[in-house]
Amino acid sequence: MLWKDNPLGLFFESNYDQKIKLAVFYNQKPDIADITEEIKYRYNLDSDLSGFSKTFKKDKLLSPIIKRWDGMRPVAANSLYETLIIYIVLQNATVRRSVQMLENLFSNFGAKLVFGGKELSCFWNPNEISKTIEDNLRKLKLGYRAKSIKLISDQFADGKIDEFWLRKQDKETIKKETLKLYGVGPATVWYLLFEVFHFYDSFEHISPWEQKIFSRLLFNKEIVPPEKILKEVDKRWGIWKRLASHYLFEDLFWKRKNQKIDWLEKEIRL
DNA sequence: CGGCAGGTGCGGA
DNA sequence: TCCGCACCTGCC
Repeated sequence: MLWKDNPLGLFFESNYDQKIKLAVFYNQKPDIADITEEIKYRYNLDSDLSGFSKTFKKDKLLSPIIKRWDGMRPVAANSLYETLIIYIVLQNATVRRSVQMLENLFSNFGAKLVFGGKELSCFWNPNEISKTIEDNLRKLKLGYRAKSIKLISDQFADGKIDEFWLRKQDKETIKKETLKLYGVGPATVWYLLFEVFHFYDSFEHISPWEQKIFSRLLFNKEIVPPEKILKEVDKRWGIWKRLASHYLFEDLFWKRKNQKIDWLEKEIRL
């Protein structure tokens, strides 16, 4: 974690007694209360999901999933800027390419942190990319995304975006403000609203790969129009529709680890 | 070698 | 407001 320009190594432990133990490795000692508060927000620890669990305890699709994952919530371990970088390298690319792009960025602008027997990559300060030119980014195989990453880094470096102010705004304001960022469109905005800003009903856009999966899960068909899917999730889960979908997806990919799901395998390209 | 992938910005209707 | 298209790169 890069917190206030201070690279930190975080080590989480859970012993299932409803508590999480966090060890912080550092060169320069950070303010622990400060970090605790930030971690609480990023990992969405104070969110009360009992309403969701109770409402859908008997839901045909959700009940077994809630049983298995009760309390699961969306999390963005990274800052808004870092999350945006991740979303941008995911755009229009296979997983392998996204990983390659991010690794290239890490080795050029980030740092390797060694702590607790691990070596992990750390994000960079937006300044680092703001100082460079787009062409240098293109050399890192970012393709046309180089422009988005450069412009977004500029905006963060110039202090034009205030993540902590945004966290206190309503959905429409956040949507409006983040859409101003170059390279951020509908798909990215809806992920942000859910994962970074914790709006459990934010579900107004479906990307092609999600469309295929929802078509199977909800209609048992190969492909169903996006509008029909959006209507269906709203009808089934109302104000919890995005969270409900998250439970479905997480459970599906968890199942995939143990058993082969033929129709899904076809869709996954590494 | 053309098509396409976990989208988006842009120009024109 | 809606639609078609180009766009980096790498894999199929």
